[in-house]
Amino acid sequence: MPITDRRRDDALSRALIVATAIEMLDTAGERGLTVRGLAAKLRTGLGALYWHVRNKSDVLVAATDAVLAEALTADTADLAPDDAIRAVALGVFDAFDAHPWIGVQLSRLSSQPTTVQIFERIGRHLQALGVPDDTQFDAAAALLNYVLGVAGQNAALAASVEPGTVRSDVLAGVSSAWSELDADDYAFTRRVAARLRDHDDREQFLAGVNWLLAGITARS
Amino acid sequence: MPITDRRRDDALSRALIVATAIEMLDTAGERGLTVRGLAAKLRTGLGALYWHVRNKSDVLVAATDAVLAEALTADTADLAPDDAIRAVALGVFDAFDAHPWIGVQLSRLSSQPTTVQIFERIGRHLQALGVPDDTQFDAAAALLNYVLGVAGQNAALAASVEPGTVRSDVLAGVSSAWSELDADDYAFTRRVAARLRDHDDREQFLAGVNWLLAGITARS
DNA sequence: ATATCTCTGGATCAATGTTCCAGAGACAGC
DNA sequence: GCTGTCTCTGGAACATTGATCCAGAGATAT
Repeated sequence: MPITDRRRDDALSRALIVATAIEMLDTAGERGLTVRGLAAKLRTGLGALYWHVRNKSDVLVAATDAVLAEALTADTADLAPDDAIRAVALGVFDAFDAHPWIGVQLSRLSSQPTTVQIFERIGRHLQALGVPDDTQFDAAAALLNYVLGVAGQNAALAASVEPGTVRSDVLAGVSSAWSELDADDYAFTRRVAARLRDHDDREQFLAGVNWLLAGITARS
Repeated sequence: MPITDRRRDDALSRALIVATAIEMLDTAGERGLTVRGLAAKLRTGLGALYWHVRNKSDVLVAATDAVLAEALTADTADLAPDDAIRAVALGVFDAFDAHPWIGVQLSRLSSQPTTVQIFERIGRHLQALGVPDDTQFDAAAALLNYVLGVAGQNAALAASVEPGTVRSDVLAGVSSAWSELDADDYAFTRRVAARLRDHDDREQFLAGVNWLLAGITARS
């Protein structure tokens, strides 16, 4: 392994592949990432790619890890336990708001190191929050599931439209679709259709976290 | 359209295709369903399939709808509002416990009629529960996201192993993997690893619903 | 008998993930 | 400086999959 850089300044590497994959995923969406497209963007061939990387799933996992690792760097040590949990949850939310494709990825392999990391972070703060030992597991699982549920839903919404579509346009479309549903069968959905159009995803997400936290601390 | 049945008693139809697809999905998992496999099982060709069905996604959506429609048939009219919400949530949980593949499907297309149906059911009971109008939307979204989060996680767990694997074996494997994590970085996860092995998924799921309900009713 | 409509089966295409292999380039040893 | 070896590259080739196309079977109406 040479210490100096290789002569070619565009030398291929696993890190470069993953970074390029993230770029393609962000601009073209989940379906926009193909191995051939990745090779073309890197101006190389398939064999070169597969030398550095085991398979496509390997790249996806690494890309998800890289994006989420950055989201989880925020230091939560000097926050109150409940605020720390909110910070972790919002960190994940912001990460897949910026990279919707990780939503699908996160809900694919549950034993993924990244998922366990989030689980760990939540669990620690739950203990600091004074949640009894025998409910910490259930509480951490509930919070994690909620976070991943929102991730999946956001990702689904992002994947169902062309990448680059303006979010408010999508919401307006769904909202008007909702208000055209059957008045009897979908009375509630029709009633809240207007609210869907101008709601704040992030705030709604946080509301759910708060309800979970309130329930967990009240009943424990 | 003839009133009498066709002479061939194995006549192809959209309903038969969807039913066979469900059967294949249940036995072979999400990846086990291919259009060619479906045609082979129906002893027919591709053209015949595509005559009755628009594309594969069409079949997946119809299969998900069929399975979930059955899960949502339970009458919740004579239950207390909070029990009704629990019943709806548990109905969905049981449905994707029996058919893990709908988890991935549910988290794919958010504007799916089935998802909206669950949303509608939850929302109605929230109103009956006395939740203020301006928080009903957020509360229904939180509950829906939680339910779908668990769905996705269960589906991911089911998809990561060979179909037919015994659940307790999977949990035991993950549990032992957890207990071998780094003692410092994963203190919490290690501590609850044992609990993972013998916990009841359904009860844990219900605990999350209860916390959400407690938080929603307490703070509203 | 002919025409038409519904439905079927398989050939065929395009896209995609993956493997394989010939070979380029650099570096160590002689 | 030559050779061998190891790392790395590029693209041909293969298998699988979703989807389209088309010739034609079978029944029914005219």
